[in-house]
Amino acid sequence: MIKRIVMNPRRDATGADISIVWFRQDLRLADNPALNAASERGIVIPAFIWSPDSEGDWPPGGASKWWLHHSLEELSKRLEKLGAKLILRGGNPLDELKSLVRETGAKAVFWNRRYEPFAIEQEKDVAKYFQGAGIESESFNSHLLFEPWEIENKSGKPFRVFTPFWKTCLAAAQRIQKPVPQPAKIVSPKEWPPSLSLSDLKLSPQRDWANGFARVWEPGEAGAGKNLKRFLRDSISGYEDSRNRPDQMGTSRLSPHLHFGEISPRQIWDAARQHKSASAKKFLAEIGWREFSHHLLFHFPETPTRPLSAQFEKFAWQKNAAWLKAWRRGRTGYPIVDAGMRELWATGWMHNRVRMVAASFLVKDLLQPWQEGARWFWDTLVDADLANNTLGWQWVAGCGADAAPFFRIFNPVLQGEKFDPDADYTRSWIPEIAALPDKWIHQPWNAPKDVLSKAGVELGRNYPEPVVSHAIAREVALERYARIKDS
DNA sequence: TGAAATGTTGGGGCG
DNA sequence: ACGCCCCAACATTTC
Repeated sequence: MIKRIVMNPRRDATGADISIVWFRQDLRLADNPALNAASERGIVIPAFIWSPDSEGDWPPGGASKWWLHHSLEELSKRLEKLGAKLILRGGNPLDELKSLVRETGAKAVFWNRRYEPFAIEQEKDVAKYFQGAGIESESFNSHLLFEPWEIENKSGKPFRVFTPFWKTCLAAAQRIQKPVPQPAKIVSPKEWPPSLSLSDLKLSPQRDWANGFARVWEPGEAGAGKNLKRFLRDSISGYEDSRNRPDQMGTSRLSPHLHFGEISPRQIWDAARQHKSASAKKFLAEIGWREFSHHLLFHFPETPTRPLSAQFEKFAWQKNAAWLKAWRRGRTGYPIVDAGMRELWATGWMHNRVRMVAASFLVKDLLQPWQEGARWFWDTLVDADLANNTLGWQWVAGCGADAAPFFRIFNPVLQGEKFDPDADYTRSWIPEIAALPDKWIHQPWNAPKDVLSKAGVELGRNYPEPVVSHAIAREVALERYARIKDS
C-alpha cells in the first residue's frame, strides 16, 4: 500500500516523523509496544485523554480515579526523566486525537488495545477516521497474553470453562512474546502541544477520604515492580496456601497495577514462570483467570449487566435497600463479611477470599442482585476492571462461565474460622469486637452474655445483630434457585 | 475457589 | 467372648 503523503505546514522542523502515543490502560514505559513503535519512528508525543463519558455505563469510580491521578503523575515523571512530556487532554478521544494531530503535524497514532465493548467501538472509530485522513494508525496487544480471538475450542467457539481454556493457553505458551524493554530515549518535538494540568482532570477526591489508600498503595510502574519483586521473593513459594489468608501478605496485590497497565501480564508471566513450583503454577493460573475474563467479555459483551446463563434472568431477587446499605457499610453483623467491606472502603481493595465470602453473602444470603454488588465494587475498588469484576460476580452468583454452582453457599462463620483463624484480619477491621475471644469472634451472636459484656460488646448497639440468619437465608436461597433450575 | 445431610465404619463401653 | 449400642470420624451424596 502506498502511504499518502500529507503536507502539513506545521511539521516539525527537524523533518522527523511525529507520532502520537495514545496512553489508555497501559500507563507504563516498559513492554509498551505502542510507545516503542512510535519511538522507533521518530518524535513521540505521549498523550492521555480523560474521557469518562466515552466509557459506556462504566465511567471510573472514585477509587479508580484516585489511582489514575497518581498513576498519571508517575507516568509524567518517568517521561520527564527521558526528556518527554505527557500531554493531558479531556473530552472525546477521537476529537482530541484529531486536534493533537492537527496541532503537531503528527503522521501516526499508536495505542495498545482494550477489550471492553465501548473501548472497542472507540478504537474502531479512531482507526477508521485516521485511515480516511491518511494518517497512519496502529494498535497493539499489550494487555493480554493472547488475543481473545486466538483461543478457541475444537468447534471454533470461545471456552466457557476455565480449565480447558487455560490448558489451551498453556499449550500455546511459546507464542507469548517476551516483554520488550522500554525505549532508551524518546525524541521530543521542538514545541509541545497544549496540555491540561493533572489537577484540571479533577480525579482527586474533593473530600480527603483516600488517606488510607496512600498508606497501602504506590500507584505507578515503580510500585508495580516493587509488588512483583516482593511477591516473587517472599510469597510465591507458599502461595497455594497463603493466597487464601486475608491475615497474611500472601497475594501479589498486583490487580490495580494490572488494570491500569503499570505492569503487563507478559512481564508477570516472564518473571513468574522461572519458578517451577506448584504454587507458581497456581499463581500463573490466576493470571489465567484474568485472561479468561477478558476473553469472555470480548465474546459476550452483554455480561456486565446480564447473566450469561439466561435462566438467571428470572431469578426472584428480593431487593432491600436497608440490607444493601448494611452490606456496603460493613454492618451485616457477620464479622468476616463486615471486615472485608470495611477493608474495601478504607483501602480500595479486598482480599480475594473475602471478596468471595462477601459477594456470596450479598447474593445468596441477602438475595440482592449480583449487579448491585458489581456496581458497588466498581465504585470502590482501585482495581475495578470490567472484565474481572463481571466474571467474579457472575461466578459467585452461579450464572456465568465456569460458575460456582448456585447451591455452593459460603458459611461466613466457617469461612472466617478457616481462613482467619487467629482473627487478626477481622479484629483489625472491626475494633468494636476485637476483645472477643477467638472462639466467638466470628459468631458474636452465639457468645454467652458474660463473654460479650466482658469484651465490651453490646449487640445491636456497638456492633449489629446479624442482618439475617444464615441457616434460614440459605434455605430460602436454595428454594428460589430450585424455581429457576429447570427452566 | 462449600456446606449440610446422610451414610458407613470401627473402636470402646457394657450387659 | 459376644453382640449390641453409641458415636466420633470419615466418606459420600445432595443441595
